[in-house]
Amino acid sequence: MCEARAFSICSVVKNEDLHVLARSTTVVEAAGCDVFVHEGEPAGYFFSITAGAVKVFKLLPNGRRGVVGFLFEGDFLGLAGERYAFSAEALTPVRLCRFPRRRFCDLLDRLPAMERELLGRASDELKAAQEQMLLLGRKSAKERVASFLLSLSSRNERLGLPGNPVRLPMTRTDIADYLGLTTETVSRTFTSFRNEGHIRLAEASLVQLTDRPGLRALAIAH
Amino acid sequence: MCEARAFSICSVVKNEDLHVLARSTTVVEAAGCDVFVHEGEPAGYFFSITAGAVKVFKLLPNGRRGVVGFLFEGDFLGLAGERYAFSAEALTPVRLCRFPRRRFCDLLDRLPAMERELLGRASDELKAAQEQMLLLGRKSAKERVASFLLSLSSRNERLGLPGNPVRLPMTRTDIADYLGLTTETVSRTFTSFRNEGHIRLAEASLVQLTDRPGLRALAIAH
DNA sequence: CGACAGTTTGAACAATCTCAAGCCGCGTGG
DNA sequence: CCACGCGGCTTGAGATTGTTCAAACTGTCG
Repeated sequence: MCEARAFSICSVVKNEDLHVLARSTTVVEAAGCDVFVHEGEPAGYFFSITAGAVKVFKLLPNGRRGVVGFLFEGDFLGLAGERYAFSAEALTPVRLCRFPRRRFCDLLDRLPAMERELLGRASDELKAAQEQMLLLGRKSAKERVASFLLSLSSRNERLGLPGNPVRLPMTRTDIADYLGLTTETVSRTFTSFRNEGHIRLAEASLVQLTDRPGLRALAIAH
Repeated sequence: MCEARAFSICSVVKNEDLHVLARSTTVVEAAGCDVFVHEGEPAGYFFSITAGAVKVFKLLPNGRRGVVGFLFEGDFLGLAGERYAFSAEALTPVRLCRFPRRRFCDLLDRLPAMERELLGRASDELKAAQEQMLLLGRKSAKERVASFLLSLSSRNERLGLPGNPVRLPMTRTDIADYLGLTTETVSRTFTSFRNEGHIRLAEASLVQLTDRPGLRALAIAH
């Protein structure tokens, strides 16, 4: 009885095997702004997000920050080596399923369907990461922001949520760190999109896509 | 009897199971500049690189290119959905082990150790991709080039090859597309490193790291 | 009501790109 | 064996995108 069962990695586990999973799982809550994974610390747990939004980020010594991804309900977090290579912070109140890393290999042995699913997800994430590298290396500010809005919108649709007014649970700074820009440039790009009629901003964190074809053209496909 | 056995995914397959692998494998050769994976085409095969160097790249409609990674002996290529999300081109003459995608799932069922290994590699690649996103989003040109040289050098060392004179099998343009810069900026950065005594350039494609600590400082860790 | 975090806007600045030209090394053909 | 041509590399000067620094605005929460 998990809200995100249908989207999460558990979706491939047969009902009669669920108890295997349940035995090693702890449900954890995190308030907004809680940092529940710290870059560099021993990777003790894997997480499956059942509710809320999370940002995953990395820091450079001088304080520069890169947001490596935003995660939502159903997403899996924690594929890593011995230590976390990233930090994770709750953007909203968040509910998490937590698996101890030690027991995880046994778990995979017992639930081969989940292992296969995990490989599939890792592969999807890799694909998304490659797309993001292309964005960061070769797209202009406008193209980046347009791509970002469209991909958030289609993610919502994939989850069966409304794809059009897009809620942004993250700040402009988070978006900037995700897109390799500054807060100011992100903000300017939003207002320029608004002035050109591509979007409407009811509030700063609620974007209505009023001209998807135009945005799609700006984003150069995807 | 494969040159790259020790580094490749096959390293975890027991000797008595090797015939299972051998049955579905074809050895393929590619000459330099051969594009043997085409973005957007049905993903028919997985590859394990046994000799040579490969660049993996993506194109934007207007011709802009992003190099998503360079692969060397022992590396695995092809985790993807139904269609390849990238192209792959041989930088040098290359030898490949090719697995048909259709038989791959059966293969994983029979060789669980290989599936586990694959998950580990996907996880490592993901980590590298995140590092690269940080580089592309938040590092300066000098930092990017320094990071690039150091990571090539340490990859060589990990493979038991000499880590110091680093051979660059790719062109300046390839490096630029990998680092989100232009050919000119890459070239200028190389000569500036040379003038500052951090490297020596015997030829354009052979770099001697004469001041690793300095480079490491320029790269901001890693 | 006041404070504060987040957002927006403006103007000057700088890193990197663009365009253009010259250089180098290498393979080819005379 | 040497001249030629070509691709890739380097260098220069000017243009541009996005950054930086600074200030005003908004709305949310005590």
